[in-house]
Amino acid sequence: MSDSKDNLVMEKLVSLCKRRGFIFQSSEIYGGINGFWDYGPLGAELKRNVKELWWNTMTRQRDDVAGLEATIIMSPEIWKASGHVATFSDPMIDCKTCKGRFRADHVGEISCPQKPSKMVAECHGEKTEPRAFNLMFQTFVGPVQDESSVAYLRPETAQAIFAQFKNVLETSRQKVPFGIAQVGKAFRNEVTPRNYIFRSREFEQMELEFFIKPDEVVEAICGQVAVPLPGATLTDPQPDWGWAAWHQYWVQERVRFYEGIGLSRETLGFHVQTPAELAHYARACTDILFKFPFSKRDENGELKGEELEGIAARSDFDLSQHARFSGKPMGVFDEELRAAWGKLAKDRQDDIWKRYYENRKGYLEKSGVAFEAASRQATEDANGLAKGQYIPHVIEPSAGVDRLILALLANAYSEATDTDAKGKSESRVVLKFHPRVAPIKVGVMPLLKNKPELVAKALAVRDLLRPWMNVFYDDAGSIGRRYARQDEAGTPFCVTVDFDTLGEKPELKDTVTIRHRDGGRQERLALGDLLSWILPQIR
RNA sequence: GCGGGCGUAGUUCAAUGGUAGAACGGCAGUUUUCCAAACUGCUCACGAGGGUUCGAUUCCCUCCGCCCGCUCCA
Repeated sequence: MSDSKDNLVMEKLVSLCKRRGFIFQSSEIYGGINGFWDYGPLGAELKRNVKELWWNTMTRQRDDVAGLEATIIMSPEIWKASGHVATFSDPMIDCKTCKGRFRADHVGEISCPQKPSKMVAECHGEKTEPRAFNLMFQTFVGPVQDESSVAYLRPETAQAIFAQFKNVLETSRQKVPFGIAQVGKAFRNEVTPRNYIFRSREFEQMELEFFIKPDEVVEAICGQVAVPLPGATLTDPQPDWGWAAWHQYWVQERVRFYEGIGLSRETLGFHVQTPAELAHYARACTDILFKFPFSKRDENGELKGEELEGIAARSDFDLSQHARFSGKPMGVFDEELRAAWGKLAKDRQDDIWKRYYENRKGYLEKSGVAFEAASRQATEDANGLAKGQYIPHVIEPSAGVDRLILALLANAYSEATDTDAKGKSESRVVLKFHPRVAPIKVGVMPLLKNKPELVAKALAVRDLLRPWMNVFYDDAGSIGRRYARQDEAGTPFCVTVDFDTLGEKPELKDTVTIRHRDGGRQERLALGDLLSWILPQIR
C-alpha cells in the first residue's frame, strides 16, 4: 500500500511539473481529457533527451541494430495476425448489484460472487447489456465509414518491425543476429488511466526487436549452445549464444542504460514472469521496475516498483504469425547454417531436425492449424535447416518513454531547506537530473542586469555554448533567485559572468564562475576551457 | 465501468446566497558583486452547462477532470 506521505510526494511532483512547464493536462482549457497529457517546454526537452539517448545507445553506437520509423495506422490485418483484434473484442457484462464484471460468453459457467450456489446468468443481480471492450482505438481510412474501411491506431510499435522485417533485412546489410529499433507513439483505450502519466491512453514506446538464431541453428553451427550462469555478467555477444544468453544480455544492457541516466540499482526492481504469467509462446520475460512513490509495498514494507520495460523472449511467434497471415515467407537464409549442416553426422542432424520440427509443430497446433496440415508445414520448416533456412527468434526489450520520464522526475525530486539570516527556514525543490537527461544543461547569467558590459559578455557566453547544448539565459532578479529557478528546472550547471570576467582583477579576465546544482559548490574556469569541461558531462 | 473524496489566480490556501482575498511565483523597475534579499508597480481564478432564486463561486442536477479503492491490464 502506498501511504499518504507517498501521495504527498506525487502531489508535489504533479504541481511542480505544471508550474515549471514539464507536463500539462491535455486540452486543459476545455476541462481536460482523461488519459492524455502534454509535455511543456522543459518536458519536451527532457523527453527528447531520453529518446535520443535510447536511440544512440541502441542503434548508432552498435553495429548490429538498424532503425525504423513506421506509420501509426497500418493494415488492420496486422492486428489480426498479432492477436490484438481477437483478444480485445470480448463482450463483457457488468453486474450493478455485486459490481462484478464477467465475460458475456461465460456467465453460464461462473458462479455469482454473492450467491455462489447460482451462476451469474441466473442470479438476481441487475446486469448491463453485453458491451465490447476493445482496447484499440478505431478509425476509418478513406471517406466511407463502413466495416471495410476500419483501421486501428497501433497499440504497440513492435508489430511494424515484424511486418517490415524482410525489407530491413534486405536493405540494412545486416545478418541474424541483429535488431530493429523503433521509437514512436502507441495508443490503448485503457479502462482506467492512472498514476499521472504512468498509464496513459496515448503514449510513446522505445522498442527493440532483436532477431536471433533458434537454439537448434546455433547448435548446428557451433556444436553447442552456451548456457549462461545465472548472475553472470554478459557484455560481449558470442556466436554460440542461444535465446537464454541473449535474453540475459539484454536485461543487463537495459539496466546499464538506466544506470547511465541516473537511476541507481536501488531504485530499480525486477519481476521475472512465472510460467503462468507468460504468454503461451513466450519463453521468458523479465520486467525492469522503478520504485515510484505510488508503488505498492511487499510484506516487508519495501516498495516493489512498477514496470518501466519488459524484456521478453518471444520465440518465433511473431514472424510466424505474419508469415501465416500474409502468406509471405518470413524465414532467412543463412550460409553458415547450410555449410555447417552438411558437416553434421546423420544422427546429430536427425536429433536437431526433430527438435526444430516439434517446436514448429507445437506453434502451428496452438495456433489452430489442423494436425495434418501442421505436421506437413513443420516437416517443410525443418527440412529448410539443411538448405540454411529458418525463422528467427526474437528478444524484445520494450520500454515506455513516458513511464521513464516519470521515473526520472520522481528520482530527481528533492527538497533543500535554506535558513536565512533571520533564522527563517524555507524549503525549495531541486530536481537532481543526471546531466545527460537534464532539459537545460547550463544556465547563463550576468551577475547584474543593469550593467551593459556584463550583459553583453553573458550573451556572448550563451552564444558560445548554444550550438552544443540547450542553454538558458537569465538576467531577471537576484542571482540567488536565478540559481534557485535553475535548481527547480534541474539544470546541473550555472555559469555566471561578473566584473572579474571583464578584467577588474586582470588575472581573472575571461574566467567565469561555475555553480553546481548539487551542493552549490562554485569554481572558476577560463572561458576557453568551458566547452571542453561541460561536454563530457552531458554526453 | 462501479463506489468514495475533491474541483477558487501559475502554485498553495482563505472567505461569502449580494464588489472574491492572501502568500509564494511570474512580469517591469531601483540595487557594484553569488544562493528564492528589500522596496515599488503590474498580471492572473470561482472546471463546464443547466436549474432554484430578485441575485449562485456558495444550494440542487448533469457533464468534464483529479485523487483513493475495486475492476481491467494483449
